[in-house]
Amino acid sequence: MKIGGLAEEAGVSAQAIRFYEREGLLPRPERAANGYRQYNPSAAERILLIGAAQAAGFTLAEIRHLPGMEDGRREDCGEMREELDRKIGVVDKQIAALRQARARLVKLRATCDASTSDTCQAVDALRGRGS
Amino acid sequence: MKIGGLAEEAGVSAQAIRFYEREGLLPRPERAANGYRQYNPSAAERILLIGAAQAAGFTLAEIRHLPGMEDGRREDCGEMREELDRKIGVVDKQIAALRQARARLVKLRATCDASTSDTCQAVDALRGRGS
DNA sequence: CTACACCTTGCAGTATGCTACAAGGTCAAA
DNA sequence: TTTGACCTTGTAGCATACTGCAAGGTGTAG
Repeated sequence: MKIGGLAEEAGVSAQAIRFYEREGLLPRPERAANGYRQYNPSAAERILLIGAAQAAGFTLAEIRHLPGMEDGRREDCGEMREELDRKIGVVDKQIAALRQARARLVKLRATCDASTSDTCQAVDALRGRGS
Repeated sequence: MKIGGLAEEAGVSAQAIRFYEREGLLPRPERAANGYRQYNPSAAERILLIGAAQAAGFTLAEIRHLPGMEDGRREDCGEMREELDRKIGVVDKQIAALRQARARLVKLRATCDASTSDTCQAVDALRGRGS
């Protein structure tokens, strides 16, 4: 199977596959006599795995070093657990930051709604001069 | 006041101030005879405003076009309200995405904890083959 | 006079996850 | 034979919010 077929099967672009290969997320495939990459059917699974890990919030750099991505070291759940705990902590922080930002926005909106004067005071509130 | 003094007062770098100016977030200041930028004391407020808007989740591009940033059109709270509503919606979507990612991670962790075999099955779960 | 801190400009680099393009080789069908 | 679809490589670009550097001018203190 050539790169285009794999791309279609995995739902990504051929360039993305080459990019993953360059970045060490995919093993280098065999080459046909003409230099074309030759993939076996299981290659698509690996790409789908990358997508799933991304959807779970891992960056490509993290995925590359995810225990279990490299064949041959699937023992050691502890390492995986640590990685997951760390990542959950990061995601929690991101959520907290976004919530804080949201609270600020809602407060600004309230200032906006409460504006009785002709001029909008939301920007002043942003500045810290407002309520 | 020169750029270094303003930078210190506003708590940003001089390069950041030049960057804001280039990007249209700050008005071009007067220049002294030697070419140095000359700021009046109120300039720091404007920079602090940028920081506050960033903290509220606005990007620099959005801040640049935020009603109220340009002097002279502070009426029209409606426009500001629209912008805030739009931004709140965006932040909500980001929070939802992160929550979904977190749920995936927690599920993976559970798979990890439940692994009775020697090999860690979390990666398989990521793949979709697991529980 | 010299050292040193500050200012000017412009350009390059950072991280992320790709996409797009150029310039060329390969292969099957019409 | 020529067209067209596919493959190869390398390089550049996107958006974001800056930082850092080079090469030079300016201003003040000793």
